[in-house]
Amino acid sequence: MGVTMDGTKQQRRGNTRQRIQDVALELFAEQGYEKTSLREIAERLDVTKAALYYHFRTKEEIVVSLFEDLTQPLQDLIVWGREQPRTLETKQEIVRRYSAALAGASPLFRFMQENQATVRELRIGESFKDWMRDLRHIITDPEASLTDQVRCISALFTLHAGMFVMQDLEGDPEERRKAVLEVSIDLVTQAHRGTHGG
Amino acid sequence: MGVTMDGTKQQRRGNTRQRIQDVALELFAEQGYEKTSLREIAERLDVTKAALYYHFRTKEEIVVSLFEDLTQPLQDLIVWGREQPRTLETKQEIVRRYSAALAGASPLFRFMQENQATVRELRIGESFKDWMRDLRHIITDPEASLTDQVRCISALFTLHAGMFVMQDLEGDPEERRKAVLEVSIDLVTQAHRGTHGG
Amino acid sequence: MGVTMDGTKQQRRGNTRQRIQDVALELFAEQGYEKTSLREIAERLDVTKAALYYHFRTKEEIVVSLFEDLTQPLQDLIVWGREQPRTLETKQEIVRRYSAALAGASPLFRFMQENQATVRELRIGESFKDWMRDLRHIITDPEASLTDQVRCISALFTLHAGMFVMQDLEGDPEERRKAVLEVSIDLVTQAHRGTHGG
Amino acid sequence: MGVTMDGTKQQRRGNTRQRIQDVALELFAEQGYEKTSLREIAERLDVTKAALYYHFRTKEEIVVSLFEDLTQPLQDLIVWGREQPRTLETKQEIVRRYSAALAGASPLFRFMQENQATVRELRIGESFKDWMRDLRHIITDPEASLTDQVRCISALFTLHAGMFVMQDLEGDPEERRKAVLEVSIDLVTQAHRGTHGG
DNA sequence: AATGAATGAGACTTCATTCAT
DNA sequence: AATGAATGAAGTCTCATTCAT
Repeated sequence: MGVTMDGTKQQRRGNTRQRIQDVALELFAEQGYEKTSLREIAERLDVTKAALYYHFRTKEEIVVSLFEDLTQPLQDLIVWGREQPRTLETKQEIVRRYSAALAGASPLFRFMQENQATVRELRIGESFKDWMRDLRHIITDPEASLTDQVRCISALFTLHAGMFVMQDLEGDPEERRKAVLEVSIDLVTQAHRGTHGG
Repeated sequence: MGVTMDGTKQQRRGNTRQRIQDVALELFAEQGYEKTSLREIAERLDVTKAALYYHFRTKEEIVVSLFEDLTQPLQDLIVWGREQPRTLETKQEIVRRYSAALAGASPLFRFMQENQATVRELRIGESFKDWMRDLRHIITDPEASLTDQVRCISALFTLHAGMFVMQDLEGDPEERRKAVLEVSIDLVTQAHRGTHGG
Repeated sequence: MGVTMDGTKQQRRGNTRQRIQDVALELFAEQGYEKTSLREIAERLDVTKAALYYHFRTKEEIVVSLFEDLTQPLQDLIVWGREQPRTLETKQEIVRRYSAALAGASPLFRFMQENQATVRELRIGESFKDWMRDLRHIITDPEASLTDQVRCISALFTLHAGMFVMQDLEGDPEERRKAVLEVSIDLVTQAHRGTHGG
Repeated sequence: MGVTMDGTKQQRRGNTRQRIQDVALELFAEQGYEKTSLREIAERLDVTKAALYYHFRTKEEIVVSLFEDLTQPLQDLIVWGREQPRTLETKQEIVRRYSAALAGASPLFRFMQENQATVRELRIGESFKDWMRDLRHIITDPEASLTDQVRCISALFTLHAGMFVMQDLEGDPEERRKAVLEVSIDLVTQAHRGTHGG
């Protein structure tokens, strides 16, 4: 393979797996999981559908692999978060890191946000849920009032909304990100203060 | 028609259209739009697929009809909101009413939230977007800082999150709803005070 | 029925059967038999499909009825032709009358010409064939050479072609019809002379 | 793949595409386009419907491919015809070649003749029309009288009729073909003489 | 590392037709 | 004279997946 000499088809050294992931993620995020067929992915890459099956055993496995590859920072964040004392500073830092992690894998998160019904049926569905729960736990005090618990969840959701829904807000992306982060940190802070006095 | 005498198949008076909508919404919300086939809907109702086509011209039209039928309170809310002065009280009332409207059509909103990728391709996609924008506008002051704008959007999203994601929080639903509403109103209030001093 | 007062739906006294035939013929000729659904016919007439079944037992029967109603002049022509002596004048007169008959039911003939494959499977298929054979027989001398027989058939086909295919020829329709007729008569005349000397 | 050892299913080397075309053409010509379902074609070939879709993207494309593959001689004829001087000999030769071309792809032409209504809606519809026009142009003198133009068209249509309609004429096919050709050439010759004197 | 050919399941949709009212 | 509601059959097409090469 390679055809060389005119640029077409060449340079496909060993990165096909990677290229499949890239294209798949792009299409999944853009059109949704079910609307994206393997034929479409294959055509974009100029390979056959069968080639996809050399690299992944099923369509679902492509999603799983994306999830596993792009989600590491989040896993790390949770591990890290669990080891920290539940101080205000920790919580704020978690929000900050979460924001960064989201930004680093934004197409994946967009995909998961916009295809929740689908994701729920996929193998990653449970992981995802667990994982949102864990995040909630390390940011929420068990003895917090219901209202303060909602504040924490809201803080996380504000970050999510910030990534996708607020895109049509004016202002440049970086400023927007800062504003979103500010609101989110505010919520966590209020929750903390509500619970621990101050 | 009616078979009578054993209860099966009877009572097909004039409510089939409605029954289709009910079952469809239930399944769409539960499994997603694409995973729900017309065969499945028909089977649940014990009619043939063709019967669905007597009442709706396409699968998409079923969704559209649901949207149109269940969305009226929201439309009304927007109309009402536009006519009010942009006082703090108005905004708070809008949040309250929005919360109630969401609760009144929660399966539809669950569906739309969990199938965003799909909805975007459907005819209702644009309406939905417009409609979120309008809502944002009547709750946000144009001269508010970016941060305060984010607060308002966050208030709306908190309500959304409250409906679906927070379901696995402890506490009884009614208490949860109150807590969510409180946080949401808080956010709007902060945004208002931030902008108008006080 | 009648709605009156605004023109819609009114005046459907007893002519529905006729109106169905008219619309059906128009659509059959324009789009073909299979591509024309009863739904389409019904919609154009602003009645339900079931109404069509009040007037005709099947889709095929609509075609049959058109055939029977519009084809009478041709039947008459054949009867008449069979009783005449096989002189040149008779043959020429048959061509002339055939031309007129075609012109009088041109949408039906267009339909039959353009949907031969379909017509063959319909009940009228055989009639049609018989009927072209009869026409051929009364215009062709049994003792004519093969070439002269071909001339006669060609004469008939020239008339057919004249109706549909030659429509994109320049010249006004009436002139065209005359030219076509001339060629057709010419062919018949040559055939006759070839067979009977002169 | 191949099952071998009992003859069934074997030999599926690389000829499936061709076999689809063969069977499709046969069925289209025999029963018409719409009455021939892909299921039927697939069953005859003992493959699944999906296999057809591996080779052709739509049902229509099967027809298009047949058209493109079998129509080449006609295209060539038109090209050739355009380069020749418009002498009587040329015209006669065109008729002769057209007759041969028709005979070489007679099932396709039968199909097109008997399914005109359908063909008109297909992608090949326009090509076909253009193509009959071109043929007419190279055989017709622009300054010919309307009658002589009709003669030329009639010459072409006589050939068409000769292939299908005249099949139930007595005589062996070869003789019939000669007779048809003679009449056709005659018509062209008369038209030429009519226009150029002599 | 990838292709060519095919499958089986199932999707949405349309059609002619029926029948109680 | 016609409607409203429904059916059963069939149609075209797409998809994820398989497997010999």
